[in-house]
Formats: sequence, structure tokens, C-alpha cells
Amino acid sequence: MLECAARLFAEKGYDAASIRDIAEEVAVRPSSLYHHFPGKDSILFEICYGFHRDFAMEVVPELRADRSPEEAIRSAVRAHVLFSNRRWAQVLVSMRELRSLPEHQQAAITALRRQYRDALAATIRRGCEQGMFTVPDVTIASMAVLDMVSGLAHWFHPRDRRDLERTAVRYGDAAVALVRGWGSDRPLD
Amino acid sequence: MLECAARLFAEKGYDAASIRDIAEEVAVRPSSLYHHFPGKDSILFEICYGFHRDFAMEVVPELRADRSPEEAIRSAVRAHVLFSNRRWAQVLVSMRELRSLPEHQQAAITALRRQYRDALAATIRRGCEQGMFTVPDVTIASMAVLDMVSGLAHWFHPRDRRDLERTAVRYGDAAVALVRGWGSDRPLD
DNA sequence: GTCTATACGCAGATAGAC
DNA sequence: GTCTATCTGCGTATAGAC
Repeated sequence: MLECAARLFAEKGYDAASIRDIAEEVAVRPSSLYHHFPGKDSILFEICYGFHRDFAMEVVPELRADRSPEEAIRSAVRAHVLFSNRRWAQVLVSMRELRSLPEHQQAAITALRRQYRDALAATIRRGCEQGMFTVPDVTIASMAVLDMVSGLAHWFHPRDRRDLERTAVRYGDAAVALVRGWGSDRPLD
Repeated sequence: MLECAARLFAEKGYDAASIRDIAEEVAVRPSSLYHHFPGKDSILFEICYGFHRDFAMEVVPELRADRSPEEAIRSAVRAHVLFSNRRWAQVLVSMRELRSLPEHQQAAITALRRQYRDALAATIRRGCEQGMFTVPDVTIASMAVLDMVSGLAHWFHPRDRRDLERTAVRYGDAAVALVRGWGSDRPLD
């Protein structure tokens, strides 16, 4: 049922998808939904929170510090792409519709997301310290990588499992190319 | 007035921002707006179309073929970042709210956007042919660069003009690093 | 070209029977 | 836990005076 809602929110947008739409999709009367959720925005929260919770368990750990920064980034990005593809509806909803949540719930989600961003930044910093990466600013580099990878979910529709896997690996390569080559040809003013 | 609408759409979302909100912002009664626009979605269209039209005139030409691919990408990305910052509300609206438009209007906007994407792809392809770039797939590389650069508008708030200019240049460097280093260490399967 | 007044529908949500 | 029936408010949009 959360899946139906996520799909509708992803396709039409949170505001445009009505409780009635969701009810129809689940083949139930609108009022019945209120026995499972106190209100529409709690459905949205469940979707976003569940996604980020799973993401934090499945993708973030790839950045653990016992790996070389390069391998950590490669496998995290690969996992990120695969995970985003598997849960595309939740990804899109979580990226686009957060602002419809009350502020404290937004904060809860943002905190989960920040863990990932911070772990990525720490990994990039390690790579810089070891001399394998060169970036002008670690925070900006993290966001650049994140935007690049997150963007994929908006338009990429893999033909098959092989296509997906290949693209996931390539995006890992892209992220590494970014942090290796960025700033290598310009003084850090 | 389109600016007020764009700002509201960017902040609250197209569906969440009502005609009444816009009217209040412009200090006018809701009904008065209908003497300037036939309906709410035509306001959205004007915003999106105007933005993409100006973008196509100001940014896309930076990719012209008489420049080296590297310089073309550097200056296009820089222009893209500066332009997006100057027109942030329209950028966000154009990226997020397109789906609220009737299909033929969506198509008109998408066509403008495709010009940019195609020009970027052509530039990357030139760079590959000249041996200065190495990417596994030109289309994917174009999208990766676009997603990275477009993402900036969602979170970057420059402290001042210098900060903005520096970041714009750095993103140009990032794009070049991406297409130079991507795939240089892996066979193109 | 802006106003007042209002039509009309659909949104989210609730009451209470079964 | 799902149903029928309904409340209430706000959304877009229009009519018609000034």
C-alpha cells in the first residue's frame, strides 16, 4: 500500500495525487486509509523515512574506512545506483516532496541524508590526504558527486539487468574520475 | 509579476502555491490575474518557456564548435552556473514542475532542453575524437555533467559574487575532469 | 484593468453502522 | 478494518459593475 502511494506520488506529485487516487489504486474506500494513517502527510513521511533508513543501512556502510578511498567511493556509488533503481518511486518522492512535510519530520530525514553526505566527504578527504584525490573543496565535491549520482534516477531506464549493472559501475568510475582530476590543473585559490 | 509567481512556485511548489497566494504577493485581487493569463498553468508555461529561451540564447552558444572541446565545456558550465544563480526561481520551477503542464507544452520545453544536451554531447564527442576525452558513453556523460551542474541550484547559496564566480569556474573544471578521466582506467566493454 | 461577489468541484478528513 | 454518507474549506475560474 505504501508502494502504491509512493508510485502515485512519484508519478503525479504529492499534491496532485489525492487520497482518493491512492484508495482507488489499493481498491479500497478513501476513509479506510485513515485506519492505517492519521493523515496524508504521514504516508509521505513513512515513504521518505523508510527509504532513507534502508539507504543508510545498505549504501552508507560501503564508505567504511577500512577500504581505500577509491574503492569505497566506487562501491558506494555502485550500491547507490542499484538501490535507487530498485526503489525508484521512493527515491523520486524523497528527493522532490520533502517540503510537504512538517518541519521536524523534514529534519529527521535530512539528518539521515547528512550521514551519507558526511561519510562521502570524509572519504574524499581521506583520499586527498593520501594524495590520490585533488579537489578544491571537499564539501562541494561531495555534493557534486551526490547530484551526479542522484540525477540518474530521474531519467535512466535500464534496458535490462546488465545495462543497469554496467551503468552503476561506470558511475563509480565517474565519481572517482571527478575527485581524482578536479583541481589537478589549477591552483587552489 | 511572473517573478513573484516563479518565486512562489519555487518555494512552495506549483500545486501548493495558489492563485490567491500569487495575487496577494502582487497586491491584487485574484480575479485580476485572469486578465493577464487565461489560467494558472499558462503562468507556469510562461515561466518555464521564458527561462529556457533565455538559457538557449545565453548558455548554449558557449558550446560552439570553433572552440576546443575543453574550453567550450568550461565556459558553458561556467555560464550555466552563473545563469542558474541569477534566475534561481525559474530554474527550480523549470526543473521540478514541468509535469504540471499539458503535454504539448512540456514537449516545447523539452525540445529547448534537448538542444543544450545535444550540443553538449556533440562537444564531448569531439573531445573524444581528438583524444583529449575518454568516456564510456557520450549520452550518459552528457547527462552526468548536466545533473551535476543542475544540482548546484538546489543547494548552493553563494556568500557573495566572488564565491559564486569561483564556484562557477570550479564546476567547469569538474566537468572537464569528468570527461577527461572517465573510462581512462577501464576497457570499454 | 481592477474590483466584489460568487459558482462549482474536489481536496482532506470524520462519524458511525456493520 | 471496511463501508456509506457527509462536513468543511479552499482550489480555480467566471460574471459583471466601475
